Amino acid sequence: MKFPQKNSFTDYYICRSFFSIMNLSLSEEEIIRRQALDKMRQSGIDPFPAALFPVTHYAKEVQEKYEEGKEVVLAGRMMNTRVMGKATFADLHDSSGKVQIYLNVDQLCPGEDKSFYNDVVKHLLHYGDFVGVSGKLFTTRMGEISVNVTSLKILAKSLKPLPVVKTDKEGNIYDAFTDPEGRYRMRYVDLVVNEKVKETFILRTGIVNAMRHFFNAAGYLEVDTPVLQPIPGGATARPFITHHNALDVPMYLRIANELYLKRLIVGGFDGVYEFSRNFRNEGMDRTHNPEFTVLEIYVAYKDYQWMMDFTEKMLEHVCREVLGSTQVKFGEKTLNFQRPFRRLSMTDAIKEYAGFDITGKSEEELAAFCKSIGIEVNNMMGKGKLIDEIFGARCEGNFIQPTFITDYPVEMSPLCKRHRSNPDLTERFELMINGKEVANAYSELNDPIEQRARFEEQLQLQERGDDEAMFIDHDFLRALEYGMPPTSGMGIGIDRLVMLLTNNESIQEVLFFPQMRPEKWQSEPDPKVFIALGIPEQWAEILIKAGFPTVEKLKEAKPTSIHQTLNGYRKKNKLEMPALQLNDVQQWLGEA
RNA sequence: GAUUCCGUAGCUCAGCCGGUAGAGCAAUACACUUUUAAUGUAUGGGUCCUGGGUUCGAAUCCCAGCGGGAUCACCA
Repeated sequence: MKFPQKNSFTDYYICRSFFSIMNLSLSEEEIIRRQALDKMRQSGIDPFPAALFPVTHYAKEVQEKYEEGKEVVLAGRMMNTRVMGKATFADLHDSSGKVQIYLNVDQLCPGEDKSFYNDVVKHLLHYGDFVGVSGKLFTTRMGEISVNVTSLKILAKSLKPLPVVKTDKEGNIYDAFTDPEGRYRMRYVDLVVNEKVKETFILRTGIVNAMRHFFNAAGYLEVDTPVLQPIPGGATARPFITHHNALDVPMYLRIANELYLKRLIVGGFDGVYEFSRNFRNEGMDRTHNPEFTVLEIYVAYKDYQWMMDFTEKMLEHVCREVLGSTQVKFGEKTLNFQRPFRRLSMTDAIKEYAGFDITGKSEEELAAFCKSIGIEVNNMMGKGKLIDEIFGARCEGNFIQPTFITDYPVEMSPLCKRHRSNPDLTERFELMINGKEVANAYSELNDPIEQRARFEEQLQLQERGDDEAMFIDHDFLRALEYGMPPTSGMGIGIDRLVMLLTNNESIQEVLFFPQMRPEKWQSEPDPKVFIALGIPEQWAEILIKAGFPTVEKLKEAKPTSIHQTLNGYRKKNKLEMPALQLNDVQQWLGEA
């Protein structure tokens, strides 16, 4: 098969070529690639053809199901080209992996005209260009499966050089693209050159799909609820605030979807779940991104004991499905997701790790104990908060293997049902893994009168100075008044779960585009603005190169300094043009 | 938000007791028909993050800013 290269629009682009290399902020390599682009067009090759390319195989398929002499058509980026005179080897990277291609001058150009090989392949193609190839499979003397290419078509030129990362036979990586800022800002580059990054994101989708299958198999319904909410409910956190113009009201990006899912249980669904993108206007670090994903699921006629079993089964299923094992490597540790997980009440956890029994203790006694182990205490802190502090300081970090902590104090859980056997506690569990909270679940509070009272306690906390206490959602209370069956709900932080299952210490590694401070873009320097001041064109370009990208910058500088800088540039670059006079500079600035 | 480290060629990094800016890979040119981190020879490539200050002289020392990482605080 031979692919047509010619394109009738080519002439149109050639006349534009001068402008495409005019850009003064390009590096030498970028200019060379743009020149190659123009040369391609001049020889009638369209570097960005419109037509589909009829791919028949992927690199991975070719490697795994090798058949000597099989005719294949592949497409991808050409990387690591090795020219050996009349033969060239390169690696073709597609979405599945890579395969070597062998380009031979006589096979690529069977006639008299060898220019396609000699000019295009050897000189106009660059690292990272997209090409399509067809040819027969063979194995080289070195034992490498390769495509003996009979036809090559340029599919898209790459104008910026990618970082060159090489891997040797032992798997050692050379010159890896490691700068975190560059990797996160330009994830597209990261994905191209760092193989492992792609794997993480494929696993992430696998984890979400496995969860979805598990919930669907149980007969529960995936739903969508509002991201834009009039009251940010269901959690304690600072929201992002926005404004709806037509309604002229403030709106909030959701911090949780809990209250909406419970409304759906009121409406008669037995089980609903949602992968909810939540937004919290708080700090950012290795484990926090302003937007993050939480799976929340609510199931009618169940309690938190049932939900613990369900959560365990679900996680075990996900591990087997996605990783093929319940033993998960995380750094030096191995996490065991084989159920049953350890279960421990909050009270017992504190007894075990802090040596203190919180049963029946007053706020004063708890505060005194906190002080005794070095926790700072203030009068904003109620009993619940004090207990939480003790747990956070002494217990949390100890639970490396998946562990359910149950029965939290009532003050910490305003949406959770009171414990059936102890009114100071709630029917709640959190799943701790690697010393961090991963999931949180309740027997949901469905008594509307008690729910109203709990919201009012939150208001009192606000008055004590807690700026994150919950708002009262009157519509949610009205829904409960119509009656909600006993229900258990569970939320699990997807990003953090993915971190654990993909052995990543940073949330930025499991989000394609982690939040970053916006990049600053300098506007492209334009010599025309200087020419407009009466500055000769040749000096206008030198001005930009010598560090005066804008008229403002030029006017900030002293004429003598400009004069010296420009003549210095002329001398350094041995430009054949007359030296500049101070008088000229003064004229440019209108000071003559 | 606090502390701390970092910012030099397309990539990875050296240079930092102040004195003309360096290496490897990549690029460009030539040689080479089974290479594979290809090789050999030659060549080009820099606003040393930005702005001030000290100095005869600053990538280097000082101050401020910008961007990022790590730790802590808050949180999931």
